[in-house]
Amino acid sequence: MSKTGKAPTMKDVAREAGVALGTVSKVFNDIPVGESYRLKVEEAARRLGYRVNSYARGLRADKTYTVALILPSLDHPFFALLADHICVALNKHNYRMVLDITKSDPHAEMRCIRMIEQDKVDGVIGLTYAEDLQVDENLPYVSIDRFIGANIPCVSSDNFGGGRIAAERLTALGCRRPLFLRLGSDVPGETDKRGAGFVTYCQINGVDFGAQRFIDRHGVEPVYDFLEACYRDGKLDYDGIFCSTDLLACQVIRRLRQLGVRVPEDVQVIGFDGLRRPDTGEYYCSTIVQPIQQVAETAVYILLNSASDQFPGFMSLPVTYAPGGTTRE
Amino acid sequence: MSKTGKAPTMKDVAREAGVALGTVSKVFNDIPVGESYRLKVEEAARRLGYRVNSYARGLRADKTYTVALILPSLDHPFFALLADHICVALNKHNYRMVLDITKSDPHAEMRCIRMIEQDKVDGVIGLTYAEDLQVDENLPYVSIDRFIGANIPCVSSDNFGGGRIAAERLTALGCRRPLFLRLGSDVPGETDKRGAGFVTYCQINGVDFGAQRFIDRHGVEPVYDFLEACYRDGKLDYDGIFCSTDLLACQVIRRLRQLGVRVPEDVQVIGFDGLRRPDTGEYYCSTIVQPIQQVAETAVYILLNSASDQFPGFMSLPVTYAPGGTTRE
DNA sequence: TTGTAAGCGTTATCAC
DNA sequence: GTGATAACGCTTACAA
Repeated sequence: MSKTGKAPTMKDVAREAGVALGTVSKVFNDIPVGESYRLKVEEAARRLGYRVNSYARGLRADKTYTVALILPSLDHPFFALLADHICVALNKHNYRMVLDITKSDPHAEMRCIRMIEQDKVDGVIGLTYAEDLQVDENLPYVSIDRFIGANIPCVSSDNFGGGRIAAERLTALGCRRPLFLRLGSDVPGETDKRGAGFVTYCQINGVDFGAQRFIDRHGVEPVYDFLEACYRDGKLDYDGIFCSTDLLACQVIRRLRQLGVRVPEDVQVIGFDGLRRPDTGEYYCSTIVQPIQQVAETAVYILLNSASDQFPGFMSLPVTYAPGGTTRE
Repeated sequence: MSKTGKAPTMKDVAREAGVALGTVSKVFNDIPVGESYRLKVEEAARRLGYRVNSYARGLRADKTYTVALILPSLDHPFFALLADHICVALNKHNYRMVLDITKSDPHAEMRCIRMIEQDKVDGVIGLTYAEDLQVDENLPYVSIDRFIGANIPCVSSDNFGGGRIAAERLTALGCRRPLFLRLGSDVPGETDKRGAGFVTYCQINGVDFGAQRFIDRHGVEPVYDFLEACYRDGKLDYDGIFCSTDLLACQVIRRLRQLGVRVPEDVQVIGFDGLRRPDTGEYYCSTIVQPIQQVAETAVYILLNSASDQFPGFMSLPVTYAPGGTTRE
């Protein structure tokens, strides 16, 4: 009914209710108004199926209640979970989330930022790799897992602490010669600290250790080659491995078992992320669990309050260790 | 530089370039304009860092280049992958995607739709469960995996065909008494046809079969109970199982192995979805693979062209079978 | 308290 | 081709 194809406006509601335009506006902005008027307006609005036009409102108020999330992809449980929690957290604050996927391409990341500037969102949460990400000073921005600049807040898990815990667990569980293995992007990020934490613990405590870093662009083969090179006389040179991600840990474990190395009997392995199998909910391996939901909620909180308060430029959230069958607990 | 805190407008650009406001507008809308003017405008815009205000444009043009995606969650690889592909497909068409997560709550689904109507998006893609989803006639809507109404396009995989293929494969691989197991929502959806396809094939070909359906709200325990009830004298009553999802297949396989039933030696199992392990990229089990990317791209295509053309109310996309180690290939 | 009117930044319609 | 001017739907002083 009513003129289909054209949404009713405040003017229509005003006419229908027999009140002035401004009165209708006030009703929809919770500004006090005579009770009889309020009722007339609400009734008329319901009859007409009126909804506030958020574009007109956004134009006027220069506020859109929209936040953009920039992510490499959703094709990885960590990113997917992060997006899920960020979306829910934003909705809880009555914000909506627009998602931009970059496939880790720095060029795409820049394009996203440009698009977003034009799309007039209220803020951006980004997990990016571009070395020189230029983001408008006036656009609230929170970075995840990557420190971009002194005036841009960054939220991440306590990667350093996680590395330390991993080293500590491995040695506590009897490892005499643990190894750190890393497969990741070649652009520096917070996650690099996982190795730093591990190395630092070992050095402080006089633990003999190894550490190898590989670039994911080259694939996982170099890691396998390295493992084979460490495999002599029927045993590995190391009795414990801390992998920079659960995925890498899975791949390493797989390869070790192919080589005839038993996990966790001969070599204990700890990953990082705390991902769970979709079917059983179990961890893929013993792991340092990231507080994904907290990271999400913290990022949202900081973003939404970036105007009012001043936050530390960097927030690192506590991780926990969880046994997952690849250590001798 | 420039008056920070206030984005430059077309008026500013016009003044800076020494041309009329309308001319600036034309330049940014690719409407022919004198070459010298175009250059002056572009130069001025660059100097000022001008960007078109999409809210003002949206208000005027009643077009927002925004599409909403309604999904139960991202905490399942199928949904995450779907969202990923839909987002990429939309961006390719210069649309942006706002994501709404409902946690499968019909009430939340309705709230989403209401929000979206107010947010003036150009269209909606939804994977929902609400029984009586009321969606505005004027708002282009494409449903995924659920037929909502005659005038609402629905895109899904060929669930019926997938069920048929599963039955066919199992029998071709030597099963004499296959079983269909389903664990899912109690609201009817396209995915129910997986069982229908399986049953139909068996009946037509005179295959002795079983079929049991369970509601996911009750958890997976009832399925386990059923399996145990089927387990007598050291063997299962069935020699093949088609599960309605890969997840269920994994759980069933796990339980069977606990009972001492060997997979695929004693019982062959086929799942549905075509999910892959994040570490190795392998299928979790032998499975009917959904063409997720095609579903995504088709939904986007139909949505963006829903105004111009008339599409069939229902599109089902071809699935394929992939061995995954739980069948005797 | 209620009504009026002036924009917010853009696009589209016309005279020039 | 160019350049005033009137909408688009809403908010907010300000006047009544």
